[in-house]
Amino acid sequence: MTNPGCLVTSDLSPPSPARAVEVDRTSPIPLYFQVASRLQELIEQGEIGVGSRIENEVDLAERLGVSRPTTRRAIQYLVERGMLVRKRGVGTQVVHPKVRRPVQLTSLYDDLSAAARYPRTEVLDLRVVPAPAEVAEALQVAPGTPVTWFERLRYANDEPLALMHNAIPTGLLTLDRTELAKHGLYELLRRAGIVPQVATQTIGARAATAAEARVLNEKRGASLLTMTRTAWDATGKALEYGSHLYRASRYSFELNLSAG
Amino acid sequence: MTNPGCLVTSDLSPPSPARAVEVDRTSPIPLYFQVASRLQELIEQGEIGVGSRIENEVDLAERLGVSRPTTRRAIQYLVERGMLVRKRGVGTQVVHPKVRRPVQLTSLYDDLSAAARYPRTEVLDLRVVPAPAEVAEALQVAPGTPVTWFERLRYANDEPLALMHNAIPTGLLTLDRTELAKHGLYELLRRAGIVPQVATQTIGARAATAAEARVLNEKRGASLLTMTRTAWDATGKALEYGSHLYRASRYSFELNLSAG
DNA sequence: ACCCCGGGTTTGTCATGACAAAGTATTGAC
DNA sequence: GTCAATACTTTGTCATGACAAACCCGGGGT
Repeated sequence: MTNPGCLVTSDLSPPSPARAVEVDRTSPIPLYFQVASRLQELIEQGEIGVGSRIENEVDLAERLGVSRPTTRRAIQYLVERGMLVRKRGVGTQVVHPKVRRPVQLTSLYDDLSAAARYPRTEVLDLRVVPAPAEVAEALQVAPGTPVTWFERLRYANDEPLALMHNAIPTGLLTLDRTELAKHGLYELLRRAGIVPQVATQTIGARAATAAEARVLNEKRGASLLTMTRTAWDATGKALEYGSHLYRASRYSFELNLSAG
Repeated sequence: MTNPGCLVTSDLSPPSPARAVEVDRTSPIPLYFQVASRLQELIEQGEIGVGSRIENEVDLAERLGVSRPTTRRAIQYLVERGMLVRKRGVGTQVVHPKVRRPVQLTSLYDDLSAAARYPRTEVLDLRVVPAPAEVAEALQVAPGTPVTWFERLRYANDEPLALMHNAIPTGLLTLDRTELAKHGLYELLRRAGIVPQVATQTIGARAATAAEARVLNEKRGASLLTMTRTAWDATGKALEYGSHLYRASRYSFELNLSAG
């Protein structure tokens, strides 16, 4: 049943070339990660066809010259990322590419800049104010504590798209208008070594007020998407509160959910 | 440094009672899961204070009478769920409760029943039709393939809340109106052993048409939240396509995102 | 023809032992 | 007193070995 030099035991895909599949024990990169990367590469390049079965753990481990736990961990890593599915007594299969688990916090960072929609940001306001009740609760500080508050208008393709209000704790990061106009907030945070780990968002909708409609170039009463978000780092420290308005005619949220 | 009978080595929280912390080796429940559940319980009950450090792996393993890999796996399980944070050379800490990774793939009905909002469902339509282009693409079948199509109106507290259109592949499950009126779609799927694993959703907003407004008891032009979703099982088979309308005045989406 | 049972395959769980790497605290020299 | 080197603690990685549980398939009995 073993098939030396070939990672797959499939009768669907043609036999893979007998490439060298080996690990580098002098590398500081963990063995399990080397194995996982190699497998992922093969899958993404389509060398292991969708639906075909991977070689079983024991044989794979022996052939690569690593222990079974290491192999297991590599496979587990890809299972958690949604690339593989395992069934006891059956084997490990490559799942359909549609079912890949996505990164979830990155999808909503600066979705525009990634989509080549020529984003532009106008900073309408930027100052330090005492936190209003809602902001204070979200950021877990006492009401009235100074926070950095700013308001931005984001364009895409030279059309207004979103009106964004944000608050961050003072001391976390000092922002200036030109930086804020040139980069997304999350990019600036990351650059300062601040890594948002978890966020809760609430997405709703309502009609635009006259003032909002004017700024966003919509008619009064037009549908707007509302989004409020609070982000925390790994230790639970609140990093950011945001209350945003999007033109429903030009924007929608796309989410990828996964169970488990 | 060890503190027998007490899971925490914290100088912040009062010493926990010396409760029996043991595992049941006769149980079919895996040991690592027993340990993880026990830890989770202690954390959720606040017996292990936020920010305090857990006893280290080696000692904990010895005291529970299990091996270190088993203990590690239990802790890892909670780390992946966002309850614990580990740092090499430091230890394992309990993170702020706000930073908990939630279950993400739930249905509206589940949400409502959990919130005790007295959900009720009216089945407006249920039949097998040839798949229109949009549905066919989402479910990955040829256009015109028969699919089960149904339309439901969901109430909460005796008020209309959402108008839901769904399509599922025929052969997956035979639905009947009374079952569909009594239970959520996802509950029926689960009961048939069908487990949605991944889903993509698009959330937007638009104004209600006259017909939609009438059904949902809104004024014409009122803001509605739109949500379209496709769900797949672990092997990448499409399970469900849904196109839903929610009254923005009564409903919003709450999401929990996490990086990693 | 159908059903049950057993053997083979494959993943799931667990123990033991060992060393490496990172972070913290202590100690020593200047 | 301050700074750097060292020791210690704690998690990270990896190997080996063993048994259990679930699944698939084919053979034999009814």
